[in-house]
Amino acid sequence: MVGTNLTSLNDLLAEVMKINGQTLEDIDNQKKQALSCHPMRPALFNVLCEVKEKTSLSIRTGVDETPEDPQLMRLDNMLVAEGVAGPDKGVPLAGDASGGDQADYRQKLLHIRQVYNEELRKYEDACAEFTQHVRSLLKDQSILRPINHKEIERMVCIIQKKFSGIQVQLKQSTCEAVMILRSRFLDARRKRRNFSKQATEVLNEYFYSHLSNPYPSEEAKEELARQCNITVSQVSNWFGNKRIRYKKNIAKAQEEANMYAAKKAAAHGLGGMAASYGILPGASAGILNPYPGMLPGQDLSHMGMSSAFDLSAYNPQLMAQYQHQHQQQSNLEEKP
DNA sequence: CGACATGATTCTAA
DNA sequence: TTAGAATCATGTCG
Repeated sequence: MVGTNLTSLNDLLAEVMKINGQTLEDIDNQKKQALSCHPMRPALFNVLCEVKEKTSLSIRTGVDETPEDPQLMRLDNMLVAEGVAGPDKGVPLAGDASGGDQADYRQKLLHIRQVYNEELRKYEDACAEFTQHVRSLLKDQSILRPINHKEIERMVCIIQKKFSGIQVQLKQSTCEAVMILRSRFLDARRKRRNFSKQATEVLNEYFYSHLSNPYPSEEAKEELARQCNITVSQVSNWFGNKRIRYKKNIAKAQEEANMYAAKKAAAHGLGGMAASYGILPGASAGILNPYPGMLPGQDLSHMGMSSAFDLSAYNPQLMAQYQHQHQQQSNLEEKP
């Protein structure tokens, strides 16, 4: 077992090593042909079979299936939720309070989406391509050494794991980008701008002339939104805030109520309105109002049982407490 | 700068 | 889903 046999075996091994080193390179059919016809091929094959058996490399197959990486799932869910992955939905954020920067946000999100999808596709392509190469490589090698189907699959599995690792990185950094964008947008959204004086005026007028039932219908909200040049949700927010704060601070609100009632009365001529409200313009209503627990409003008749705006929370002590606390309250009134 | 006003958000309960 | 309540965060005024 010396001499030419040895040299030809060396030749063969050299060829095999060349293949291993070439990984992604295509192998000439010529070379393949040469290898498979090589006189020493069957012998080498058998030796490798033996080695394989001894080292029992083949036992380990398909034991460790990917257990649905929770981290990857989390990332995926988040990306879908943020509108980066999945269908291109509209702006996924709750509320429509801010107007102008919506488009900005959308545009930036879209950009992230594009980059993300591009990269993802790149990785997928590369992965598929690489997998294909390895497959054919292993298949080619299988004529020289024992490789069964399962082992090829296992190798493919390993490759895909590696690539999915890269994908996780991509997804992670995309998530990060979205979070940064989102938080910035959220901050911007939270950046409150006070409504214009007129808008507040309109809203207050509505509120105090529907005091017994300050729940504008959807249509009313739309109308108010239009008048105030704000969104419907802003109107809803405003009324939500107004109701709760009104109840919390009856005394103060009462002055305000009187103010708006008076304004309205003035606008319609002093005659009927002011009289029917039981108040007088310019007067300190808290004092003049003969019904301390009662509030001025257009629909006083509803204030009993049928009023949805239950003022049972009213507390006379609170009133006293707030009366001196907010004395400068209604000094923002008439500025003719 | 501190206190209060105010629009927006979040959480809970019905 | 919605109202209410609590809370957040900024705007505003002295």
